[in-house]
Amino acid sequence: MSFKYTPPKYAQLIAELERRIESGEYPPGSPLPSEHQLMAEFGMARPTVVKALGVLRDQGWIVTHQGKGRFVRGRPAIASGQQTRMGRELLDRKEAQVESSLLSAGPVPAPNRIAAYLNIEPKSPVVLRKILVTRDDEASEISSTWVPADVAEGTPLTGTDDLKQGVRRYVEAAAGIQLDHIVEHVTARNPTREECKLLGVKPSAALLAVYAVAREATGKPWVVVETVLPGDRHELEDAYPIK
Amino acid sequence: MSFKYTPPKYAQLIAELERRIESGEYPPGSPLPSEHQLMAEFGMARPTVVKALGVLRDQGWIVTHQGKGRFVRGRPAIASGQQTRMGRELLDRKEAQVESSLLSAGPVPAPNRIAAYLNIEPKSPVVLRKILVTRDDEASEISSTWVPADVAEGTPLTGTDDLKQGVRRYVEAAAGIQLDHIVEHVTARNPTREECKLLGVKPSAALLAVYAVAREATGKPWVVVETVLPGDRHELEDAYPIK
DNA sequence: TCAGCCAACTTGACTGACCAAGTTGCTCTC
DNA sequence: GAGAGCAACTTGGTCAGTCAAGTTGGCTGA
Repeated sequence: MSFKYTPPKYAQLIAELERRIESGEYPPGSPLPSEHQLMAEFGMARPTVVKALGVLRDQGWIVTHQGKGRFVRGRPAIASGQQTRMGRELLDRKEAQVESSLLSAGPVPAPNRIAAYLNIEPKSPVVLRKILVTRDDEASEISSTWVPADVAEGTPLTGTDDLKQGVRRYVEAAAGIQLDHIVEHVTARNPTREECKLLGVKPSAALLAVYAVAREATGKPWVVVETVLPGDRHELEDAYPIK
Repeated sequence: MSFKYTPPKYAQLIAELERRIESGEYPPGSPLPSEHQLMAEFGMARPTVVKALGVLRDQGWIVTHQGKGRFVRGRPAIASGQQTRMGRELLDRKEAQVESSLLSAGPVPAPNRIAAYLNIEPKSPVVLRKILVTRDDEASEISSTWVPADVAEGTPLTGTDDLKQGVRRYVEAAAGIQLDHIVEHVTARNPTREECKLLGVKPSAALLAVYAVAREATGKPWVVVETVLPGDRHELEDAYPIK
């Protein structure tokens, strides 16, 4: 006795039209069959056809022009919202799953930049958790997590064991909120003396510094994850539509 | 005799629901009125109500749960696709509208990195257009545009006049294509001797280097716009949803 | 008291129909 | 030959109705 999931009709139409676009049957720039033709071919009501075509338009597979028709663009080069983003990775990184060593984990006064990102007073108590990440036996990056002390208290963030979950989980649970979006800041700077030693770079080296500030839906920030990477060995990559 | 645009009914419903969410009448976490209630209150058919609610869901104002109802999230912190992106600005920048001076404009052999981004052989002929951008009478960034020579030939990119349009327009017209998306690479490096002189920084300074590669929908790249900024004076900022 | 069932409620999907707005090509008139 | 009008076609918006799938609360029976 097996149960078979049948997708809704509009989803089936989406899949078939994508297949035809991908196969070249409907090449970029060519007109799509009219709604009326698709209704006849697939035996569907117009609103069902229109729903499928609406999804394809929203995803960027086609463009529509009232009175003229719909035209093929092709598989969207950018899968909307699908890109890997540095901040997301940092927030969800499980220390137990990467080669890393804990440098420090405990309360410190918030430096000016971190205080500004967290919207708190400079020198407010925050918990700093700092690790050195290694890749292929080479020191690769230094990652620092900054959480307001009253939130981090009692969480594994202040402990010495490798984190089995990403920072996000601990902060969400401790603060009883859901993190919504990340504001990411990228800059370049020279390394501190400590960073020179840990990363094996010269004092004149150029480091990429990324600060991912995670906020809840209202915009209130709850955690900053900073990572510094030697510029000669790392490059951030991102893709987005032109308009 | 005046003509007044009346938005479609579903758009009016969207606007009213957004207003109520923003005003606190429907606070975050609270249930939205059911479809049936909205139909009665606004005198609309169910598909019209559903269409409006679908847009609000897609934009992140609400979340929906079949059988349970729809719940308020609030104004999305990230307006999808609305962020300013460095690559977009670079591609559409009109030299005539910024304080800049032309450093060079002419054919050069493609350096390795640029060739890789343009998917051409190293040392292939490309046109390099390089400008120094000034802000508040201070040298701020060096921007270089790299276009395959056969595309740039005959365009204002090889000329000495300030560009009145962004690079995008010239490339699209010359190549007879439409640019679709940008793949952006960010790294940190030390300045060249020339850059030290132009930007007024020390050889040990850390520069942010941004390469925006503009591609058509098929993924074929057509132009690279590089910009280098002193790290101590610049920071890139970006925001995106966590999931 | 607890578990199961059912009714009422909710959103998801689908149908058929009609009117509005935009596009294009053909025909007719000047 | 050029311009205007109209018919046929296209997508955009709206209505009314039905069935499917999921949730919740109340009632009944063990």
